[in-house]
Amino acid sequence: MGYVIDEIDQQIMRLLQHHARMPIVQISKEVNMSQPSVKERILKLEENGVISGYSTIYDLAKLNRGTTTFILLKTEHCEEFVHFCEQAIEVTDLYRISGEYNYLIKVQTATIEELAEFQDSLVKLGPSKSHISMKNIMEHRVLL
Amino acid sequence: MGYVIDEIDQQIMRLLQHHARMPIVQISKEVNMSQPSVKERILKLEENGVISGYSTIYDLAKLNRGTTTFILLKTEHCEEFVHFCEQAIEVTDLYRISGEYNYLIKVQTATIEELAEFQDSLVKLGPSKSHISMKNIMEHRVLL
DNA sequence: CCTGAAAATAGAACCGC
DNA sequence: GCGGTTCTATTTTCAGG
Repeated sequence: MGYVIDEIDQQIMRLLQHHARMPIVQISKEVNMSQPSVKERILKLEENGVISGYSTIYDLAKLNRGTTTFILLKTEHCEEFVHFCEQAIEVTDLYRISGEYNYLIKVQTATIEELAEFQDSLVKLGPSKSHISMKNIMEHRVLL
Repeated sequence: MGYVIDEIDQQIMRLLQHHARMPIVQISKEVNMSQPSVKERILKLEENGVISGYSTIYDLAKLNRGTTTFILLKTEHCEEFVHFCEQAIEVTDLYRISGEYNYLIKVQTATIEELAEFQDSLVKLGPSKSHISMKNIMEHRVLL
């Protein structure tokens, strides 16, 4: 194996983490290195799969999806459930988990009423347990 | 309120969602619109806070953080717990939730052994319940 | 890993609907 | 208000060392 991420790579990665559209010139200034060198480092991080993509973060409240809920669900119809989640716009995250429940999903709805409707569509698939987020304190942090 | 996101904005947002570094020229070709117009639309989405940022996605396995676990925790020392999470590199997400438990955190560790160590550092803060992710089927999806 | 050129992209000013 | 065209500045890419 062995892709070595050195201190400069980490600096670059910390900058890119929350500023994915930052121009390479600016990154190169911050890490005191020439543009082509920084570009090559980023390219290698991409090629090695350390960087797996660049995403845009949307304010879900502005998209009428401001209510975050985590739902644990136990089902015997796994394929059906996964397929259901893939075409349900409310579901943003889906994990196969260990323990009493099969799956954990993260759901974004406009309101609690809409959440209730979503839960209704879930009951036929199996028992579930919901935890509404009252505050999203931290999200998507990888590096300090 | 009232920021109207039309069909073209949505097209742009769908493109940017998973390709945040895509050049504006390329976006403008895909949506059949001039470069400055696309740029202005993106600027407005940023100004209105619909776009709240651009982030880089890292392969956590490549960073020796490939084990994903969700931990529900009940504590009476909220401030202390939040502060603990903020300085704990393992914690990537932190939510204040309703229900039997106070908080839900997402934790990324190298191995299950490391997870156990992390859990040890948590016991003094209150009772908790862990769900290890055996498969991350979907993450961070907002738009279809 | 750096420098220096050419090429591509982004940004600004202005025009028309 | 919205989008298009042109021109300029910046950034990226590609030589070569």
